[in-house]
Amino acid sequence: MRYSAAFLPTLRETPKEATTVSHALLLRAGYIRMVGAGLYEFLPLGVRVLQRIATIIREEMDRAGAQEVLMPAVLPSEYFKETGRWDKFGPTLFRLHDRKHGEYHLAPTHEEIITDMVRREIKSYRQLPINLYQIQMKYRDEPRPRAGLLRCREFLMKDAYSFDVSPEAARKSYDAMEAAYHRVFGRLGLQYRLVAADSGAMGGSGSAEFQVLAQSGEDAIAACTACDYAANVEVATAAEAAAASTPSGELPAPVRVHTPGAKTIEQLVAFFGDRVEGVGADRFLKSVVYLAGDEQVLAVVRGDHEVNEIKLARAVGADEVHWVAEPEHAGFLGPVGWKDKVVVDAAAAAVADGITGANEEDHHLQHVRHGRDFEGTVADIRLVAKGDPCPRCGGALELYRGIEAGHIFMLGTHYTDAMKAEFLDAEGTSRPIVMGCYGIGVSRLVAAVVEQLHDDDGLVWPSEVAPYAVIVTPLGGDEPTAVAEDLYAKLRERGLTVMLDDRDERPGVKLKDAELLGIPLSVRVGKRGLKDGNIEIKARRSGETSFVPLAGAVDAIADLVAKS
RNA sequence: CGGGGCGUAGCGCAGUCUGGUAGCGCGUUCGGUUCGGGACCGAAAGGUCGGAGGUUCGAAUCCUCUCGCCCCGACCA
Repeated sequence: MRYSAAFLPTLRETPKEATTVSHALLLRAGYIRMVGAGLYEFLPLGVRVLQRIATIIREEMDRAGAQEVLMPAVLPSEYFKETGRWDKFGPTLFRLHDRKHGEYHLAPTHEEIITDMVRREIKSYRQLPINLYQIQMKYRDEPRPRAGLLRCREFLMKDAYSFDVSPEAARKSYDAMEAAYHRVFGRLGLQYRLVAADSGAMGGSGSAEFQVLAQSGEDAIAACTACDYAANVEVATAAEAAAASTPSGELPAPVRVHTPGAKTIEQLVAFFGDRVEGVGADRFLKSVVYLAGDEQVLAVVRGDHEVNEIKLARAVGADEVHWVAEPEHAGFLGPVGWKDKVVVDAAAAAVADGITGANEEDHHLQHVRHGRDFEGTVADIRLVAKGDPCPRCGGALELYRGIEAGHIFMLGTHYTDAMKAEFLDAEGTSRPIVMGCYGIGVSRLVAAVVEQLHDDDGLVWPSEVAPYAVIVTPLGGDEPTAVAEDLYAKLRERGLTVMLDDRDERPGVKLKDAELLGIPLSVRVGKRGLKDGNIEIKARRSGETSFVPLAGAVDAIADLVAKS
């Protein structure tokens, strides 16, 4: 590509709506433009990157035995109604009508459609297993699109669906996809963790996320520093801590203590610090009020812990719980004498001599213990914290932020039961097909790669996804221009993707743009080098510069591209 | 949906409080000088001041409504 003819509008300054690195750089380097909240145009370079990532995914899906299909993005409502998701998706679903007033929606995901496709064609166990995937735009009217390509309302997704005769067979399909995903993320050069996750509204029996580690990520991940345990904090657990700070001797009866204005754990630790030797946040029983449906629940965790609402919901058998912002006596709440349901975190239940709110303004109770002074269901309802012992090996957990770039689910017969997708087994019995589904956010991956790999000068593409392998920059003068033209032609003959910066710009401008674009190899042709018969090659990522003789330049460059 | 911020030229911003000829930098166009790290001189083009209504002799500026974007939260495969 000749830069002079490219539709490649770069920006010197960052548009103010961009506050995330990937968003800012992709805008500045002319890869994407915004059309509306969560709606983006991919300009030529953006498309090239998107397609290269899609190609990697395609290759790995095909290698794993999946077959590519393409389903419509505009769907009649009947399929989602069949599984109840027409209502369940709520406002996230983009709904529309056709000219005959028929009800439609834009596809947020395709479990129903593919299940319908499969149930129409698959009748026998002889036709299974099968794994079908597509790469296509998905539509979700997100409550809050954010950070450019990281959370869009229209985004490119690879979604695969496996169909098997049994849970055991489905497990094999799931494992094959997991392996394929590892290859994809490995080829993209990403730092990522495979983490246990909440299967959420997808339904099904288990799931794991491929989380690309990045500060701008929306998800919090707990990962062991010693073994490979990793989980979304939504579901992460810690090994049972040893019963904390058990004092010797008999526990005295609870004492009511006047604690004026001391509402937070921090204030309480300061308040009791003078009175109780060695008191820390882990001696307090923090009580938080939640609503589970109509029922009020008091969640009790240790002062140094936080409530995990997903775990709490599970513990009380609710779909979700809602935090009650301003209950009576906020700051002085406690489980002793509490009339509604109480759920106590296991770590809080192990506190032998605790301090908690007295349910009375400006008062707390000292010397409180679960089982003696109050009752309540004991369950794991807390968020894991940095340094907690790993549930698998006891090593220390570390917290990371991550971008969910892939998610694999064992769906079981959730959809095939609802939609009666059945096959005849060898005995002639009709049985539901066992499903799995596997997603990769392709456009999100573009942003994820940038989040992980960039520098102050701009984008830095790994060679596997770079829009061009090489950019050739003549630095002014007739001879360098002629040499650059010649190199451009010869490198292209070699089958390399090459950009030639043939613009009538000053060297500084061209070199800055080459860096902003993130093309892995920059070939500079200038009088200075040609004087000694050399051209200069600079690696974008390492910054390493080498001079090579013009005579062998094409081979040298092709070599470097092949090795990268 | 709750809280906060912002809409003025392609991009970044000033001007709004205190109403009175719509500005600056970058970019763009033309001419010239330059040419290995975002050059310099000169000239020029480019704006329904997000939109609608109102107040006023007069509105980017004041009032009302509305739309959009960003951030935090809620929410969310």
